[in-house]
Amino acid sequence: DTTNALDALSQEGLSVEPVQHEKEAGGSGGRTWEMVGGGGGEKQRRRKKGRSRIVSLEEEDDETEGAEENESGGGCGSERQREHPFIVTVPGEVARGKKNGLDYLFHLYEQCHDFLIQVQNIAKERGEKCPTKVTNQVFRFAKKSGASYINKPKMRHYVHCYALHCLDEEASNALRRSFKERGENVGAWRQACYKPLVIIAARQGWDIDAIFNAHPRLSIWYVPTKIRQLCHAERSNATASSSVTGGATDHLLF
Amino acid sequence: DTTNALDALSQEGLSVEPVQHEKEAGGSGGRTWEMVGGGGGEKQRRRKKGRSRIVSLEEEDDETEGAEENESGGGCGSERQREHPFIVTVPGEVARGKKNGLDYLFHLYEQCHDFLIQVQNIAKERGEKCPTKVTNQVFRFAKKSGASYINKPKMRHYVHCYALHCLDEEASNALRRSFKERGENVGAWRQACYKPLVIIAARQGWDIDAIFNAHPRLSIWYVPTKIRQLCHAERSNATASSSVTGGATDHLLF
DNA sequence: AGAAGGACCAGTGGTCCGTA
DNA sequence: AGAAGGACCAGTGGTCCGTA
Repeated sequence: DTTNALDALSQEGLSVEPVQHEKEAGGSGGRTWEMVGGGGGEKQRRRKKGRSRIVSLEEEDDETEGAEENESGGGCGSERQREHPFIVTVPGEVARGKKNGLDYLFHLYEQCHDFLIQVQNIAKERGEKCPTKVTNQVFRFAKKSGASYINKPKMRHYVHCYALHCLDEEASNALRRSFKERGENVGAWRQACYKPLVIIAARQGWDIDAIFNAHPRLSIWYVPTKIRQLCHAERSNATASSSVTGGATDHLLF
Repeated sequence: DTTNALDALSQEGLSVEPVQHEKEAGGSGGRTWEMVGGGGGEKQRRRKKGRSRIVSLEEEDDETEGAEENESGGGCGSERQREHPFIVTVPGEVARGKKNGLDYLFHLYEQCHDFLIQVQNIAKERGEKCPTKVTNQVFRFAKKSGASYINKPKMRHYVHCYALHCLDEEASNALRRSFKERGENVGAWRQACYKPLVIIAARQGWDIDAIFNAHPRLSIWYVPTKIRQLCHAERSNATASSSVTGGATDHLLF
């Protein structure tokens, strides 16, 4: 499988941010990213969790710009960790700087699939109820397995983007190229993933649940509420239009 | 369909029981079934809910033994209503007295199926998530539709009995005849339904979920925890036995 | 401002146990 | 005692919003 190869696409290391509970501590109140490890003697910093550094399963690191602060155990140990934010990358592109690319995003969905299969195997062995979808139980298992970078809000947020990637990789790739070229941010790209999905649904009788269920990798994900609503609204719109105009003027509601 | 014909199998009317909140009110403290409508002047009776009399969809009543107390609107209106308890009946038999038979029990499962289909149709129309099982939502819908005699604990309690009825009606009928003949109560019959189900599962690779899902009427019901556990325990037992004895001494764990 | 994710909340599956 | 079902509870799907 492709697990290890794709893991190399993630920027190594979690983002490291100081936790400040006193608003006035930093003076400017803005981002204090660069203060970590060298900062002054602010009080009120607290360690919230033990540091866990588990993003990459391999140790290769050809992206050693600057001193990755969280590599050295130094500093006062008071940082809160998050994954690097996503940026729009084209297929095969590795994100530079403290960013993660979209190949890595999609790879997280594959990892969840693997965790689901493990949970299913355990359930079968024990004669317990066997989940067919990525449930809370699976997210809990992933976390317990060390994949602390996987969480439910993130995965749910981008499900429809992954759906487009699964259902029409060409269209998905084209969208990525276009949005990267125009310098759009991840949020704009994410929004733009809805429209092609709705068009796919239109072609297949508007049954987005059937479309998800028919795809082996997509079937384990709950259909996001928003894409379901868009399909429904667009179908109503299409039906109304076609009943008046004979179907010539259908226009997406976006 | 058979809805109306089968409804006639239910004993008409709900059980009517006085609600006593003061333990000492009745003197004997026992059942006060016959006191309704003619009772003395006990205080502390309270109406808990409006009376709803909706068990039968037809009005035919060829079982008019005694005066059905809850037919007349008389009395002080302080009764709490329940369905008549089930008794073991043979196929086609109508329960006598204030009892309901097993054909009626199984018919409730078919009614739930109908309610599920209605809920599904509404969900599809609205573009909402569409349940594939009899969920809380379906029970709520049934109640709202006037089927107050359908409730979750009851339906869940007898699911495995219905499963046997669906999967091997001959075996189910034979069991009913045997338990009626021996004068066993419903609880004993219910317990006895587990064993033939486990034997069916054994024949089909122990996958009780697959067995439920493969059957069109059964697939809408969650597999009861207990039958899942029995299948698992029995499979482990069978595997252990066969690995030692070559499979000649398998014996059910009941 | 754009974005990651802890944590909350309404409604679920499951069934106990107060009731008669 | 045998049995029906109101009502509770732990853990769910869903996503908001406090955080940086």
